Amino acid sequence: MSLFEDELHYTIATRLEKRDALIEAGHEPYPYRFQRTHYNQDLHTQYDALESGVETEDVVRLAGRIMAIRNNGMFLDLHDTSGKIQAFCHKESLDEDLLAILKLLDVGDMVGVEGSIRRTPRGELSVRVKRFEILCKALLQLPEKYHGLTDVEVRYRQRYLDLIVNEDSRHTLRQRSKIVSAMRRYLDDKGYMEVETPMLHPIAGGASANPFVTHHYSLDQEMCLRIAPELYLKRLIVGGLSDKVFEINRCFRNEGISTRHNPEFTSIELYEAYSDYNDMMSLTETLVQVACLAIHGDLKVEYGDKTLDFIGPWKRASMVDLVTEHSGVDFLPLSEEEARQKANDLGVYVEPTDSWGKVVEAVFAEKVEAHLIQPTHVIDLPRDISPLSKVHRHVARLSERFETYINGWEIANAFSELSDPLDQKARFEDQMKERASGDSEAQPMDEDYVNALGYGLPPTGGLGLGIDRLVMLLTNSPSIRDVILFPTLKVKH
RNA sequence: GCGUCCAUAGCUCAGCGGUAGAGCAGUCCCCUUUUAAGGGAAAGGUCCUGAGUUCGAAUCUCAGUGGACGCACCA
Repeated sequence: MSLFEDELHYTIATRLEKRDALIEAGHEPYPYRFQRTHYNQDLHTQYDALESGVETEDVVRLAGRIMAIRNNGMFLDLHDTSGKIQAFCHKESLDEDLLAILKLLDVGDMVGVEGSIRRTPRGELSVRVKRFEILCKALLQLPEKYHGLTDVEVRYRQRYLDLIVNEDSRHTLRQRSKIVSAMRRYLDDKGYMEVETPMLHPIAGGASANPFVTHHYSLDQEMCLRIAPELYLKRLIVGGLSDKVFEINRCFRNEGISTRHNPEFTSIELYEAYSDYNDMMSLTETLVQVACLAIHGDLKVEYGDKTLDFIGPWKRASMVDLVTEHSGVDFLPLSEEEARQKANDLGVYVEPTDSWGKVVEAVFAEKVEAHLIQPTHVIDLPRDISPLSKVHRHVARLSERFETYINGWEIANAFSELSDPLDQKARFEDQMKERASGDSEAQPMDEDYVNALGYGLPPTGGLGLGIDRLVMLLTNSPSIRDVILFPTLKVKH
């Protein structure tokens, strides 16, 4: 239903008539404020012991949305953000003029009520309404109360409607907020400094992904929406703004949409000087645990038909060992050419130009990922697919990088940050070669970043953690769109 | 980008070649201790859009639009 039709729906026309009738009777349908004394949930807590059939003299003022009307207006279900309470509008408790206005109320309207607390003989805590005022006349009809709104397209396009009607959606999205706030509070308490780095980047660096490209008119310059804040955050470590910085915000990647991908998604990225990737592993566990405890009070959660156990320490295994375990092939000693051949033998498609690391990654994705249900740190990723991380301190082919997997999904990615400016320059140059040979996601050279390293980045551990996926896992949500307030959708014509 | 499925009243759904149905919501009437309140009456539709097949299309075919899921890409 829409207010932008040539001919308004008959239910809208009816409500417009009621709106006019309210004005006629001297009731402003869109007033400015209402002083309330309680949230509904406060009353349920406060009057928990009140016995059925008991009337009190305690006067309260409540405000909320009418979600149901029964018995010709005698009973209203009044919902506020905390919960529901029944408003009891007995004709003997209301003046004539208010009784007349009662007929002009609809499900969906916002009202403020004043009255005394009572519990009905059937046990429903209620407010016996002595006075009420309309706080907002709703013109559009809400979806049916019993089945609610199930059309996922409408739920995503008109999230406000979904939130009004579906308790589950409200719950999940509120839990998201609690999760983010708990992690932020933890980092704050531990002395990490929250910062905001640019969202508009001249060069989209810090990850391998396709950016959204836009244009700044007065600078007459191409800009990208950031794909990761990484390179700016490490510049702050170089500058010594703080030895511990973090940013919780959006990244944008111009790639496919799925139940686990939204073009804009939220990550927490943090960098800590004088630390390495081992420290980041512990921190990853702690952050996920903090998030989990914030909404569950427990470290085991149900996701679909699985139980995820976040109690630490989590399993740690190197990527090549996991590949060996699940494919029977040890790629570590193989040449690039042998690796490609073995991948093909395993039925894993690889490009003839793929590097050793890309081959290992491809086999890992195909053979291992789906098995990593319980939290697992996959450590020591190939060096050639990790252009921003330090070379492994013992194995030259590997890097000090790990990805954390839960339920088969990558949740976190972290490294001992590469601090050697000459090595970094060489890595970017390798990436540029891959870019030239057709890999649009290879990372572009960022000369200023290399120069920043030239002034000195201390040993630093860095971590990126995908908030949306974590929230999915912790709230048992099957789609990333369920945990994003306004997921990206195609415009409907 | 590819494949499969979905789109009918405000909402939730049935109907699947023979002129459009239910429940809930809305309207009117009855009912002032109900809570998916109840009883009665009337109303409400470009069956997503366009083309085709057919005597006849919500129904079959093709194309388009939007969505869901899977694959690819990726986090």
